[in-house]
Amino acid sequence: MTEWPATPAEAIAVQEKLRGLVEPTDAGKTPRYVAGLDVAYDGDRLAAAVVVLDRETLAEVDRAVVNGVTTFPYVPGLFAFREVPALLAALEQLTITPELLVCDGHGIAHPRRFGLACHLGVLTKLPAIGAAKTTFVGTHRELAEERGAWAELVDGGEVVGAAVRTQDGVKPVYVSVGHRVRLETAIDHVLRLAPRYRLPETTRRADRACREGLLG
DNA sequence: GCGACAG
DNA sequence: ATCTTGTCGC
Repeated sequence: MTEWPATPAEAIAVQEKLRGLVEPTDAGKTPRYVAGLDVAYDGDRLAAAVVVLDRETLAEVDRAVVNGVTTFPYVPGLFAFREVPALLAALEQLTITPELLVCDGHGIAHPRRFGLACHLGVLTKLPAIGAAKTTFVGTHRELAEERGAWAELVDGGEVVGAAVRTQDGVKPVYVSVGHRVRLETAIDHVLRLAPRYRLPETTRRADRACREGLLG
């Protein structure tokens, strides 16, 4: 990796330099191969997993899990610097190149509009979206209880993402643009990837894969 | 100045 | 992220 900071100040400078490269519009056709990415920790050790699913059937078509050690502390706003190196290593191990990255965290719904999903998208040039369990920045109106309901996530006067109800009566999932996908398309992907549970199937399977990778 | 703060 | 039992509901 060419661009890698050692301090929070340097990391922020990297984000400000790369943020202009984010493309918040749809590129390419509807993806067939969609990937879920996640990292699990045990002290200094970590395991990063990428699981590739067929968007239509949700069947797994490829996966890669890599073990490593933490190289950056968890700092709110700089989360990507902790996970990106291991996730890129896992992506390189894949046989099938995914056409969409579904990240466990935010895209532009970030203080500097450059969260994990933007970072991975820009570095790989692949379409990417963020699907997070909680908000980081922004507020939204209350949304209807039914699956499919959603509301804009607004921060500093701008729409940075959406709160999306993926199942009746569950807490919303926070979706945001990462790279090369517009918000409405990202919402559509998340709803299709979460036919039964609150979180997208991509996220659920990547979560299980990295936890297993931490053991064996 | 004091909290809050993706995972 | 991770530490952690039982419990309510389909």
